[in-house]
Amino acid sequence: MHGNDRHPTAEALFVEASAQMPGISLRTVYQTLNELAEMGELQFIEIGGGATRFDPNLDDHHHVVCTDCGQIRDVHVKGTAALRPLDLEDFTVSEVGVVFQGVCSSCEKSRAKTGRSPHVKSPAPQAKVSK
Amino acid sequence: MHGNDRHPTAEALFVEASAQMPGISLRTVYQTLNELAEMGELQFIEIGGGATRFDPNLDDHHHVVCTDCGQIRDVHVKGTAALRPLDLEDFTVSEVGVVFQGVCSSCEKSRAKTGRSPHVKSPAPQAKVSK
DNA sequence: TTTCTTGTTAGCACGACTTGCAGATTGGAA
DNA sequence: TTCCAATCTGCAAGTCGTGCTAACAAGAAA
Repeated sequence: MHGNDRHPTAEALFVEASAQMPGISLRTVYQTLNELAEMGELQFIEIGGGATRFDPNLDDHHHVVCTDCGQIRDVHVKGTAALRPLDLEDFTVSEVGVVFQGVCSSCEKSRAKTGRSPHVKSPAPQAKVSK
Repeated sequence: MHGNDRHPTAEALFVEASAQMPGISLRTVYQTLNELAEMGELQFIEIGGGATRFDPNLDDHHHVVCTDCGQIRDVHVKGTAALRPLDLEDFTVSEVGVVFQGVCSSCEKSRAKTGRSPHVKSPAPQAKVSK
């Protein structure tokens, strides 16, 4: 269930779990995910788009988001140690998260075809699938 | 209405707006915010915690989140240009967002008093105010 | 002045996501 | 077999945000 790196939503995991354990409820999926997160076996990631996503990768890594299709990918980043917050005295920083926004190659290609502007501000996370 | 740097939620802005324009509806606040964002007058920021927050600061800046109280603060960061995503060929990065997680001075103080662990994983964004 | 048009606002309802709760089920211990 | 605790399920409800439409206001045209 947690061998994937696609940052699934609870809904997606529910579908996957249902395939393996027919009859499992969405409630149980949420509960299990919360427990795993509490145990430190996975992380929540919230990068817009409504649904919380889950990340079983506990490395020191960051994320890349395609603003077109909403795909999230893990990425290791060089240079985070050199990040210096200015004018920030009364704050103890414990973690740094870096999110790169951009366009993945496949969206880039379809953009080239349709000739769309490459500077749309995060439309994908807003896009909701209506029944 | 938009002279503040506290990254208010729509709800908070609604309260503020209501004080100045009694009878205004939450619907109108959302609509206005969306229009302003479309016009590029403000940004949405989504750093967990459910509600989308709004940021009238359009500078090249980043955010600091207190994992205790959920407070979000603007911060200018030195060194973002040096950030290098590794193993990321087929992706065109257009923006980099940095989020520092930590504890603000006032939460630090109350932690010292209550003797709580300083390594709670983002409890605040999950905390919801129930009526 | 009245009518029409256009844009804005309000209110309701709804959808998506998530969680609380209470009852049902299951598995192990006594 | 009975009891108990843990887990699961289904439903209801809460939060956040949006779609739709009627009401309203302001300005233009008749």
